[in-house]
Amino acid sequence: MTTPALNTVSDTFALTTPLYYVNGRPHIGSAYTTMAADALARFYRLRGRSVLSITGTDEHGQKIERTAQSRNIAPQLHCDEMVGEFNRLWEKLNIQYDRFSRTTTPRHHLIVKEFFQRVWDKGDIYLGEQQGWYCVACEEFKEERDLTEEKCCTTHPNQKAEWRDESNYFFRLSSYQERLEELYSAHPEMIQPESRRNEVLSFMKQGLQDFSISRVNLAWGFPFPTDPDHTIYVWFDALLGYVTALLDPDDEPTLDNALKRWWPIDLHIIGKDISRFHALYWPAMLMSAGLEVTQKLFIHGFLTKDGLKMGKSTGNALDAFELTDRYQSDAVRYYFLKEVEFGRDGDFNETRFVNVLNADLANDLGNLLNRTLRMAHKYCEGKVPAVAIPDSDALRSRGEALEGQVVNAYKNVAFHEACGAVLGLAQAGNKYLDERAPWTKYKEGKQEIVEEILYAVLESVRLAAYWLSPITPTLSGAIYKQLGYDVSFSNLKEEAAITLNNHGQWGILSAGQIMEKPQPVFQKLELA
RNA sequence: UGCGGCGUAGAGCAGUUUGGUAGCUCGUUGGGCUCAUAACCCAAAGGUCGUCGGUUCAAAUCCGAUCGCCGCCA
Repeated sequence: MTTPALNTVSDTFALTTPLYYVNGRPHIGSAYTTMAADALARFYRLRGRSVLSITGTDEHGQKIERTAQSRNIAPQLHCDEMVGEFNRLWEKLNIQYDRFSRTTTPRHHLIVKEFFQRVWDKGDIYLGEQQGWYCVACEEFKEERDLTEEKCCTTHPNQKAEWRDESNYFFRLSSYQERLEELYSAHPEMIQPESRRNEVLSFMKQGLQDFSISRVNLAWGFPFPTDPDHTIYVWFDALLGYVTALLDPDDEPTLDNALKRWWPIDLHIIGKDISRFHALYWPAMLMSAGLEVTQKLFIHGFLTKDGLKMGKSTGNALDAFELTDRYQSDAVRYYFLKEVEFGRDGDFNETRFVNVLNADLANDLGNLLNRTLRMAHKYCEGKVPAVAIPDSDALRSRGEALEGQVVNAYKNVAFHEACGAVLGLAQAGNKYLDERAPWTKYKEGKQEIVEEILYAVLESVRLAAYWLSPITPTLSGAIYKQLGYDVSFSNLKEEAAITLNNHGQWGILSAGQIMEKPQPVFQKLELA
């Protein structure tokens, strides 16, 4: 999706998920981040922004080399297979990305070389000694005191750390201590939420040390440009995948081309496990190369299942593929984005999952449309009534207030708030029907009042569907279809989104529009 | 050891900055309505706000101590 570069900087919005490490198949955590990014991308498209939604994979490093080895296949083949799995899941989840950035591509290699050269010329890379315990799973050196008696790091208690004594090239992170401190004290809002920001700041306060950006005895990586015995450390290469992603498909892979339109990136969405790399290493690397840093970093929490940490070893991992097959993408997207405050840890519980989906989407919203639409067919021949709703109407005021609330929520990456506001309108609609009882008014022959009531509720449902569409595109499309529109929120491209830009306002549903026969837009879920 | 967070009805959370009858969603129970996907609307039950002590006319909210859980410390 490329468009002419006519927009000013503020018209574009580039956001990223992490480039996922392809050690294994995608898990629910990766899905969580990607659903959030997709919802946000869809929101900004609705607002008329040019959006570049970036995801991808991080494919180098010892861990992948060994995983491929154990599977008896070439690393590249292993990566290709995993990429297929990621794509398959994103499709299932109705995720529309604009760029899928892979770190093993030749164009990425060229970007890395050019970037490396800038940092090298700046004098920020030097050869040093490093020895200590190395956890291959983390791809990091560990302090002795952080290891268990069996020499395992706490994150990977089943994998022994290895003693390494090697020469590595280091990046002078320490030189950037002051500039990073200045950056975050001038712009504290760059790291969200606050609790994570404080962790980053207190880590920084202890003093930043240089980190190694090369590895020896590792074939699966880009060769170190100035020393063929080394390969580039996987993180140095992976972060640059964000830059490579900005290239248009037919661009020469140069830094200038990559940076021409979308830089600086507006938002990185990441999990709390990689905040240090994104909040400290990455901006320092960018400063070294003379580039602007990313505008905002949003760090979300981890998911548990029934209150327990998920893990392969514990065997309680939630399979994102299965879950989506069973309940469909909208349900999965809605549950995680509505029921978990983004930034905090959250829990998956299947009973709660079913309860929430049924209560919110099937009953409050879906059934509201159903009952109103049925009346519209009984009382108004299935056409949108031609009436004007007075300013003073309570439901109308509520519908009009929604835009402000929801926009604010999405801008703050507070999906649960956006959902809450939308649901509030649906609940108000139900109550409004109950209080005004159009079925009674109809029997009394008060046709005009009936039409007013129905219009107000139908328009509220439309607004709710519209504002929920970043999260539940399929459902929103189904609602719009029943209301007589020919719009797909699922495959919303920039051009189509623009025609919908004003749909956040009250009064868009036009008189006389022929609506479909009511049919449940969201089937009730049952516990499997 | 250090820094930070959390502990409020069966579950998930808000309220703690600026003390003053304990609130929201889901679930449960009862009633209402009949347009609806047994749905929606109303109401009720359910909490000595981790524990102990202090300040105060009054504390979930302030102070001290204590227990438990979690995060960060390359």
